[in-house]
Amino acid sequence: MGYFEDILRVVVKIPCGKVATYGEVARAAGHPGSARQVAWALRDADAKGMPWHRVLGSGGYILLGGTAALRQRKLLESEGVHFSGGRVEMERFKFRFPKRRGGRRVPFAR
DNA sequence: CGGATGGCTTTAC
DNA sequence: CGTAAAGCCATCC
Repeated sequence: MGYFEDILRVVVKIPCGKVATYGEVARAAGHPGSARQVAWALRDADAKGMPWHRVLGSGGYILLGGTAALRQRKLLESEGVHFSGGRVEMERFKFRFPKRRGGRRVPFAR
């Protein structure tokens, strides 16, 4: 236990009708840069019945493939998240974690 | 301990 | 807007 818990804890904190990206979740969980590992934990979440579907890729795109993507989309739509052409309107549904202030965001390095 | 993997992210062309 | 390359990082073997 440890890593998954951190990630999942953040994921379950996302309110209904809201979504977040792997990177955001990773950062909120206290593991910036480990967006990939978030996905990994998400896999576990799927088995635990956790709201993994509230996590999307950057830009609001579903990175999943096959039926998983469809499943996620359906779940999100059920929560009120609107999709436009395979993409979520992040600007409207993206969840701001309480930790961040004033929309501070620094992409990578520069 | 080292190498490979992965439901990512971002910059660059 | 699509593809390519590099970077990050925890787990698996």
